[in-house]
Amino acid sequence: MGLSARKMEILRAVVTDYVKTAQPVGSRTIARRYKMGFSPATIRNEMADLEEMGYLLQPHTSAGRIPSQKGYRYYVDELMQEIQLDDDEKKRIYGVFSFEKMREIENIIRQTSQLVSSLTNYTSLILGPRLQKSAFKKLQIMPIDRQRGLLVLVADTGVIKNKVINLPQALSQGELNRIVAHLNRRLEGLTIDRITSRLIRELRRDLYHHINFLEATFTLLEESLAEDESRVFLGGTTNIFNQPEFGNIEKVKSLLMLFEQHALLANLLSRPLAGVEGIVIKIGRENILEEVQECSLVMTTYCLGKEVVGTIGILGPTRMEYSRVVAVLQQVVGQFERL
Amino acid sequence: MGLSARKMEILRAVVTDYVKTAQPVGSRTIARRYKMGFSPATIRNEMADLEEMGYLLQPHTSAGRIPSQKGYRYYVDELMQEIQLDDDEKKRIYGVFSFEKMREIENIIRQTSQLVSSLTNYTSLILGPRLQKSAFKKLQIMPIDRQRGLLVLVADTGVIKNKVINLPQALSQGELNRIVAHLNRRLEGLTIDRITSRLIRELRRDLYHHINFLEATFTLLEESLAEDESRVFLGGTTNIFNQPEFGNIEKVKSLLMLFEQHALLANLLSRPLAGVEGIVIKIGRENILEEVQECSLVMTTYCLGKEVVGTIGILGPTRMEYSRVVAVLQQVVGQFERL
DNA sequence: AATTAGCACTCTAAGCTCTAGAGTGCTAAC
DNA sequence: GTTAGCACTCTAGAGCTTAGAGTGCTAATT
Repeated sequence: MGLSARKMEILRAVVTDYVKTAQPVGSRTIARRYKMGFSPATIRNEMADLEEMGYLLQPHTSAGRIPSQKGYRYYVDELMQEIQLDDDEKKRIYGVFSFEKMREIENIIRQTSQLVSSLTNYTSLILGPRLQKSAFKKLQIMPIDRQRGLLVLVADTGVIKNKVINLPQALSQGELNRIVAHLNRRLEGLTIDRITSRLIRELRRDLYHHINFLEATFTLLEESLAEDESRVFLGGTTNIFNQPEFGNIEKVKSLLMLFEQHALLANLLSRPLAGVEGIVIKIGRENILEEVQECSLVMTTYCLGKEVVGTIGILGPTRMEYSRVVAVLQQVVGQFERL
Repeated sequence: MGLSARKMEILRAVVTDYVKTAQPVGSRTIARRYKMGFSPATIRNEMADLEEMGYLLQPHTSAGRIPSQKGYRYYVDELMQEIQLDDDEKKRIYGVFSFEKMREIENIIRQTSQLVSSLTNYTSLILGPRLQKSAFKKLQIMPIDRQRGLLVLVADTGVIKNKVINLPQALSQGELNRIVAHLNRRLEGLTIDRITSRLIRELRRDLYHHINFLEATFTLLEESLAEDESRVFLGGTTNIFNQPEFGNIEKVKSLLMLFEQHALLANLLSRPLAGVEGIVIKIGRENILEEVQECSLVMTTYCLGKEVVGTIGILGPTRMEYSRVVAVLQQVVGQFERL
């Protein structure tokens, strides 16, 4: 798959220019704007080759070229140059993460997704920590009134879940404490996904006369397992309106409707990252979902503690400022993980 | 402002037809479709009158008529007929609210907003209970680990707020309990908006050696006061895409961007309802915000307990199925308040 | 052999013109 | 007061035309 140095130059120029202008790039433009010392005719020949090899496309005979999906892929893999964010941008990132108030993981994620989308002008997708892989830390029940209590589940990743549950009237505070203590003893240190099956068998036996009341606890744990949807955080969803390729209302519609289907998004974000480290870029049809086949997704996992727990992704048109997006993502994840 | 019975009939027919078809309505159409026993010519004369009086508009000379804002207003005030939802729809409403699991107010609201938007095909806006007007019920602090605790605030409207706070290491469980007990004693029964000023003066004196730790508590209370944004719940935001008047991308964009500005929405929903009972309809420019001046908003307040605490609204194009929307809103609020 | 100038050719976007069709307003008859 | 009839108006859409951008090929140049 060796391209000549000149072809690389030209491919890079096409990508660069098309990303900037969203207009097909002609040979004259390249010769003029990227002063590579060849005449437009030479560049035309090269571009014809590149097209034949599948790296470029021509919307119609008398238009310039645009990168094909394969072209973007080659650009991303081989040609893209690392760029530095400028100081203002870095400061903005540091600023967000140095805020003292950031104690709640959900808040942090929300802020991060705002930050990422506003730095890139694309849409940010963040998958929060997976409760399933977090270790159980503590469970408590706080009485609210006669009939109800607040069940709080704390995981070692800092995730806190609550749920209002019904308490049987007959239950005394002492009994409640004993039950909670027992649960805590039995569950300590387990990861959440290893809990349910054990709970249901063993704990039921231990606490069989409180089963009714415990159902809600099981429910919370089970919900935590099926909670893929509630892990998805979006930022800058309206940024697509800034992209000329989404001038068409149908496309905007299908994307925005997708944004409401968190289960699908969770899948989109977690699938391609299984077992991979570092930044992953999925271009156009490389993505699973039909709705984003004109989009690219730049994403990476992040860790809290030692475990991989979630994903941060940036979704934009295939005509995306890949190098910039990668730089932003690296910086942000770096800071994020330091918390 | 007396319109002749015939003019009323015709105005009603124009509104009805335009709401259904989104096309300007001609005299022939009315004569045929609404068999009112007059020839098109007669209807034309009447329509010319109605136009002169400001109830109808003509997009251009050779098009039919469409209702003006004044026309809609008259329709809503005088002509609109009450309709019944069909049994399936009623069942759906009952179904949602009869669910046993609905213990958390936030959940209930979320479900309601889904329900309303899917029943109407418009966008639902719900303003959750105002914590400010709720009475304080209980405050508790649950230790999470050495440095952190979960502060839980329960209000009588069922609203529960939590916040992770830092606990001073030195603080013993006993001390913590005493502080919490003291706070509960002092705050009992007060509405939230009457707390802050008192707290800051009196409690600081009582508990002056724990001030550092209490700051976070004050912060939560203060945030509760400024929480207008977090009270807004939206459903069916992508429904605008179904409305032909939003075929224009700019309009969709400005509306969707508005949907992200919860503070503005909170204002939009609470302003017009101050001191009013029952259903309020704001048509087009009657609304405060520029972005919704081609929309109508049908809304009403709801109570939990005796107090008015929030608002449910339905936002659609001015060409809206007012009677249907009103029926849905009545049913839903009725069920909602029974909880 | 590689590069380039030149030129005919292709295709699109945008502006024009034209026309069918819908709907009106007016007049005169009922 | 109502209606039939008719000339008139306006739009949406189809078809045509053209300027401009960009190409691919050929032949000349380095």
